[in-house]
Amino acid sequence: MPQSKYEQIYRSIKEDIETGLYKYNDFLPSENEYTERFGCTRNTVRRALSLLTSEGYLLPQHGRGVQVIYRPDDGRSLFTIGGIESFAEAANRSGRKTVTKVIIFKQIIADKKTSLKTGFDIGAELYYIERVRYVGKRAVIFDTNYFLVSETPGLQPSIAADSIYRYLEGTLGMTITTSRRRITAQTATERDRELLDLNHFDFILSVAGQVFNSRGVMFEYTESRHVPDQVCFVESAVRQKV
Amino acid sequence: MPQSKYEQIYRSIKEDIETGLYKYNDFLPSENEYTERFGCTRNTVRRALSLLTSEGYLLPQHGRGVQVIYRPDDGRSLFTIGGIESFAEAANRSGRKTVTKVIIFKQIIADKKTSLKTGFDIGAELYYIERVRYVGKRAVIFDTNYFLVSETPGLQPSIAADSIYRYLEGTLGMTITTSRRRITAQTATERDRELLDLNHFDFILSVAGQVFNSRGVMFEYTESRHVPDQVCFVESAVRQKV
DNA sequence: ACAGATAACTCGTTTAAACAAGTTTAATAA
DNA sequence: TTATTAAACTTGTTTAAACGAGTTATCTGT
Repeated sequence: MPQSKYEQIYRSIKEDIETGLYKYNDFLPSENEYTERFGCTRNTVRRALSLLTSEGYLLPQHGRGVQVIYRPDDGRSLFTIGGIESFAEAANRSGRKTVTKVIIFKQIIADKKTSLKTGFDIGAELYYIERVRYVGKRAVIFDTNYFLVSETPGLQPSIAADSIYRYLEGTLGMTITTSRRRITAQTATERDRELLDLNHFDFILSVAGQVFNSRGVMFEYTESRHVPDQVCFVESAVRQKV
Repeated sequence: MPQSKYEQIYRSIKEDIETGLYKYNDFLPSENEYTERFGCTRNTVRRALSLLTSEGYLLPQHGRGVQVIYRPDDGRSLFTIGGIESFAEAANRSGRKTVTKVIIFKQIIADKKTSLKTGFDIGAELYYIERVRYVGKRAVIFDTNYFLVSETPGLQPSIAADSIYRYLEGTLGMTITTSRRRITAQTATERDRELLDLNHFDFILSVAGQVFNSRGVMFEYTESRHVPDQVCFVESAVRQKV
C-alpha cells in the first residue's frame, strides 16, 4: 500500500515487457506519453525507466526512444544476480519443491582466521550454521552462514530449516539492504563430496558475500557452494563513460 | 572534457573513498553539505550518490546520513562484474603484462545451432574469432567471439590481437552500452586443456554474454572461459522492496 | 525528383522548491 | 534527574520548468 509512484510505474512497465506487450527490439511509448498516461512528471517516469535500464530490460537512445532489449530466460537458471534473493524465494519463483537440512548450528567467537574470511571483527559473537539445500531429491547447495548474534537475536535451528530471511524481515522487522558478493569456481572439498550430490562433477560454484542491514551493520556472511549444473547467474551491466 | 556535473561529483567522492579519506563505516558529509561544496542542487548530488550506492560503495540511511560500506579488494580478482570492461582494460588496471593470441579468425553464417546459442538471427553474417589471453606466461582465458559483420566492418586479425573494443569505440566511433551475462562453472573440454594452462584444474569459469551498441543492435556474443584460480567476480546488489 | 533547411519530435542534464518521513539533539516540564 | 516535547537535522519523493542535443519527418525551393 505505502508504495511510491515511481515503483508502481516501474512495476507496470516491467509487467508490460514480461507479458510481451512490448517485445524485444520494440520501442516503448515516449517519456512524455508515459507522463500523460500516469499523470505525473517526466522525472518520475524517468526514475522508473532508469531502474529497468539498470536491470538490463531497456536501452534508452538519445533522440530516438527507449528500446526493449529484454528476452525471456530459458529457465535453466535458478538464481539471478542483481537481486538479493533467499533460497526459499528463488526456489518458489521457479516453482520447485525444496527442502533445507540443518547440519550444524552453534555459537562461536570470531578468531583471526574467521575475521579475515568474513570481515567480522575478532571476538564478535556469531551464529555458525551449515545447511544443505535440496531441490527435489538432490542436494544442490551447501550453505555456510555466519550471523552476528547481537543483530539477529533468537535465531534457532528450526528457523534455519525454514527461512532465516523471513524471520529477520518478518519477526524481527529488520530491513536487508545491500550485499556484496564474490563468485568463484573451486575444486570440490571432501565435505562437498560428502554433502552434495555432485554426480561426476568434482568442482563447485561458490558465491560468498556480506550482507548489511538498514543501520549499516554488516550482520551476515554467507558462502553458498553450488552444484555446477543447476546454477547460472545472470547479470546485466551498463558501460561506464570513461 | 564534455563531462557532466554529476559524473565529476561521482568521481570526486569515489576517489575520496578509495583513497581512504572516508573509511568503512564512516558517514559522508550530508547532501546539503555537498550541495554547497560543489555549487549545485541536491538533485545533482543525489544522482552521484545513487551511482555509488548501486556500486556497493554507500548505504544511505533515512534520517541518519550516508554510510561508507566500501572495503578495498584483496587484489586477487582481475575482473569486476558490474562494469563492461575489456580484457585489455582490466589487465591494465591491475598493472599486469598481457598478450593476446588469435587462434581462429573467419567469417561464418549463423546456422540454427549458432543462433540458439548466441541470439543472432539465422543467416546472419558473423565474424567468428577464437583467442587465448595470457597474463605473464600463463594462458588464462579462452575467448570465443561472434561479431555481426554489418555492425563491425573491417574487423581484422591484427585488430583482434590488439583490442577490438578500442577499434570499435575509437576508429568506428561506436558506443557500447549494455550487456547481459551468464556465469557458469563447467567441466574443461579437450580444447580448454589444449589451449589453457589449467595446471591441475579440470574445470573453468565461463562468462557468456550479449553486447548491444547505442542503436540497440546486438552486435556481439562472447564466451570467455577462465582458468578458475585467476578470476573472481565481484558484484553488489540492493534488495528490492517486494 | 531531389537536396537541404526546418520543425517536431526524442532523451539527457540541471535547477529550484516543496513536503514527507525518519533520527538525533536540545530544550522543556515533571 | 528523568521523561517528554520540540526543534533541527538527515534522506526520500515529487513537481515544474528550462535548456541542450540527437534523430526523424516534413516542408521548401530548385
